[in-house]
Amino acid sequence: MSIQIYNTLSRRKEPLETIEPGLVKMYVCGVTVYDTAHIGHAMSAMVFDVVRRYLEYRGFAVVHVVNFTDVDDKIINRANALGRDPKQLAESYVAEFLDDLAALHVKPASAYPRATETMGEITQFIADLIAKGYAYAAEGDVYFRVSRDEDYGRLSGRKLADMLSGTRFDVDERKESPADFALWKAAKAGEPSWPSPWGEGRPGWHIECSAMNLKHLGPQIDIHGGGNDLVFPHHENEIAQSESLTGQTFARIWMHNGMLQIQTREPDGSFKMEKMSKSLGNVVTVRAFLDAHEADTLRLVVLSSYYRNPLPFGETIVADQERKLARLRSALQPATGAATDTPAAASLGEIASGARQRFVEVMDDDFNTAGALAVLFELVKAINTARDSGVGGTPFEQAQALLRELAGVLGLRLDAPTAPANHDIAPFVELLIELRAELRKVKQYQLADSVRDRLAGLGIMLEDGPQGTRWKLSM
RNA sequence: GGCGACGUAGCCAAGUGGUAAGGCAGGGGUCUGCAAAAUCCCGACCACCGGUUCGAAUCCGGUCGUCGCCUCCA
Repeated sequence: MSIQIYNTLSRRKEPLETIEPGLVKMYVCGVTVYDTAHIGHAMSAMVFDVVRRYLEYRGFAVVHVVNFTDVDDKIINRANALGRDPKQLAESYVAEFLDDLAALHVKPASAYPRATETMGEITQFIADLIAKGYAYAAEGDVYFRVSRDEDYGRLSGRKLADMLSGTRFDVDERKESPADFALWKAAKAGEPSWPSPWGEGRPGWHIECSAMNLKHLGPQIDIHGGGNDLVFPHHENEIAQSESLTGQTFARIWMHNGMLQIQTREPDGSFKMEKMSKSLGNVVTVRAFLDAHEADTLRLVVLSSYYRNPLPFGETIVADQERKLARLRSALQPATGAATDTPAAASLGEIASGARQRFVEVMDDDFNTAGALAVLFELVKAINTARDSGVGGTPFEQAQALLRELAGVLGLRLDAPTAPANHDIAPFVELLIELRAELRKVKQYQLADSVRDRLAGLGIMLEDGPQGTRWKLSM
């Protein structure tokens, strides 16, 4: 059974057949670095992080390239408003985003090319398109000649005639057709610019991705990813540019993640979805999220849903995922018994081996992470039941190791939350637990409960079990 | 207006022909001095209306609704 992936181009699931056996070349559109990253950016990064991790789990080597658009109108405007250098400003957001990704446990991509570091390849690409008749220069600008590309529109399902009949194109007399798009923009005063055969200027938005793909991955790649808001025009234009230049199929599979939606509760108790946007004032930055929650929590929000669907995000959803996370962790508590050859131990072993198989089955089906989580929770229940039945030793530890392994494929850490002071407070907490145990022994329950309650007030949870009292930090 | 996606229990969500996974929340047990954790039990006429079929959440048509794109956007 092979891995099936939904291809936006064909609008159905297709088996992954790589260009080179055992190697997946994957390019994912990154962000335009003009502001602090929000959880929508994080969602997209996490989706493709899971794709990458799973492909690696299934034995593929993955070359994973993510770009940064670091020259763009919004960056220039922002830099002017702040009185800063656009390139420096962009790099500071790049650094911030890379920190965010690390905090989110997203594996670093194989390369993070910037548009400004790809100028030579970009201008060469454009020159070659002109030479082939797919582009033309006009007053320092260069435009892609859409009419030359017979199958333009096949990714987004648009027909050129339909688009031209629309009224939303700016009329620009320098263009041969309103549908033509800019490959190169002549420099305006005060803007960053680079030399080119057409004069000083900067690249259009779409060309950088085509040029970076060619530079870092070659003329053909296996997977091209990004948010579904990029299908048109960005990815459509990438196909037009790349395939016009090379004459080869550009990307075999186009994967698009759905958009994160903010879920809010109405006064009448019902729920409503809205787009995250500055004008609505509902933007949640990665940093703001991580100040209040764990990375695994956001990971679970993303994993809970099919990546192609809109992803609801809100307070109730986050709270749910936090409790789910606690439940996943519950299975990692140590064994309380040591039985290794009881029926309960055998049963745990059976469930564990079945879990690995079903995990692969559901993930093979277009990365069904919600189904994969269900497998994890079945394993959690089996582990906890086994613990309650006194199972311990190797069978128990192997089941836990499997849970960690599969969770790891999804990018979940499952470490216990740690406070900076964790180490320092441990002896004191343990001292209090010992004293409380003495109090319980002599049935001084009011005092014992007071110790527990007051520790709870400090964020330390006590749980009495057959093996004594455990403690953990509550977040 | 054009293109596309989606509508499954209070919430999130899997399931694409044979009478509905999983999680959270809620209710009830077990365990516990109590609590917490764990564990057991309890919940759905699959938006609506037609059609195809022995049989549909699952296929087809229509209606309503939500969302995305068509301008920068993960």
